Amino acid sequence: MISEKTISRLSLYHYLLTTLKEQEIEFVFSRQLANMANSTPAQVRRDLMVTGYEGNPKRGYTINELIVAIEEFMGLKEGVDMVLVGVGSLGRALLSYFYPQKPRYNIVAAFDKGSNSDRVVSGCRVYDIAELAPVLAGQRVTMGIVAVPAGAAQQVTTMLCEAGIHGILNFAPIRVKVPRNVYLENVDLAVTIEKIAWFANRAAGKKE
Amino acid sequence: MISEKTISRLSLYHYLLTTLKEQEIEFVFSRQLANMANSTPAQVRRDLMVTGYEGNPKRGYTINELIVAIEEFMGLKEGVDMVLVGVGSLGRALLSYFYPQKPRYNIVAAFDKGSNSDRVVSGCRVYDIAELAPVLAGQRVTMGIVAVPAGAAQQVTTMLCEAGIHGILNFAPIRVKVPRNVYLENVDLAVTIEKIAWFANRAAGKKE
DNA sequence: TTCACGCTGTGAAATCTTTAACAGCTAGGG
DNA sequence: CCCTAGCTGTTAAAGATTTCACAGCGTGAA
Repeated sequence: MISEKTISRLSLYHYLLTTLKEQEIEFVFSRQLANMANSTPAQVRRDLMVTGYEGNPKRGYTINELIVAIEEFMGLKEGVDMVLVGVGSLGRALLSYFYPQKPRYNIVAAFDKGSNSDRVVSGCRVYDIAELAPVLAGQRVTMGIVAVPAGAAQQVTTMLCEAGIHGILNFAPIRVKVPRNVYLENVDLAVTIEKIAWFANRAAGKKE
Repeated sequence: MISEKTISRLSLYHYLLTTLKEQEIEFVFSRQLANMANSTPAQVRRDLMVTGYEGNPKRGYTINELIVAIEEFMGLKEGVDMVLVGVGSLGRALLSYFYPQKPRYNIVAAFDKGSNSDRVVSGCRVYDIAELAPVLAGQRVTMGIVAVPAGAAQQVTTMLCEAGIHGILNFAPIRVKVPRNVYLENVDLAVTIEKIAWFANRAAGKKE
């Protein structure tokens, strides 16, 4: 069984490898990757096992080949198509973050309530939320981003699931329910901040 | 030893409890909290152990008292003061997200490069990054948010650490290095999205 | 008052994740 | 050609986290 953490780290290694490739570096050791990822060499080697790609004891990993192996394993050959629900300040930030700098991540449609719809934001058409099902029917999108207020999040999530979405990134601070065949990830700023604050307060007490 | 995960969940329970309180509910069982948190009753009870607060076998937890217990344990009595570095589209979204709706989380100062500084965004003064140390010297801020491009993230992070910050929330896609006495949390959208995409693709194969 | 129910708190077991350890290999040097 | 150094891949141990299971308690009903 492959864990969420392994998948996250593979995605990170992939990114790190592309930056090395841009610097025209050809080979890399697990130690170097670990250092860039704030991890350990053993962790890196263990993670890379799942891709089936094998390095060379003397040269390390051939960057080009390892990138391809991770892409094949993770299914990153084509980019990721997504839809966004909620075009408030967060939604707009997401749209401008992805377009046009991040062509791998493609928000193919955005949705909001009527009064905020029927326009184009950062190159993305904003539809009325009522059109979610018909618009999605023509697409092969597997992922949805929920960036609406807490009160609307469950309803919007349910709509996405019923429209055939299999992965949800939820920015609303509530924990929405999804069917078992939908993968859900929450990004909850308030929780993250309180966690950091707690550890920061402890860390402040430790030796400088 | 108390884990990061426990701290995150306590923060979530705290939020959930405040919403219950708003509905004028007085008591709650671990089962109900678990349901709201997409967790299990045993997990909730074990998490709450660390606060030292004890529920009642017949009524469950008294919401008011449990909120106070979590706040005392987590040090949430006062809000969290933060500084933000990077006032691009993400930085602005963060400023408008917190101000003025979230008075518990207070961005006391923002910083950016000269050309983008010396103005007020969403109620927050934006200083030149060169003023980071002097401005922080007068504050008792423990947390910094890094919302700059990857190329500037390490430099900015180092400046924050040297200015006495003990917790960093990093939105840049690289893994910055911090001294051992600084707590670091990365929010990496690309990694999160690729993780969701991977699990979504698997989930799409499972029974509907 | 006594009983029964269904909850909490928690030690122990199970599961999941990371780290350690080492056999085996590969390139380079003598 | 043979040896050495230092890497990889992988198994096993250690460590962390979650779940189980149940003793014990508090309330409401009889």
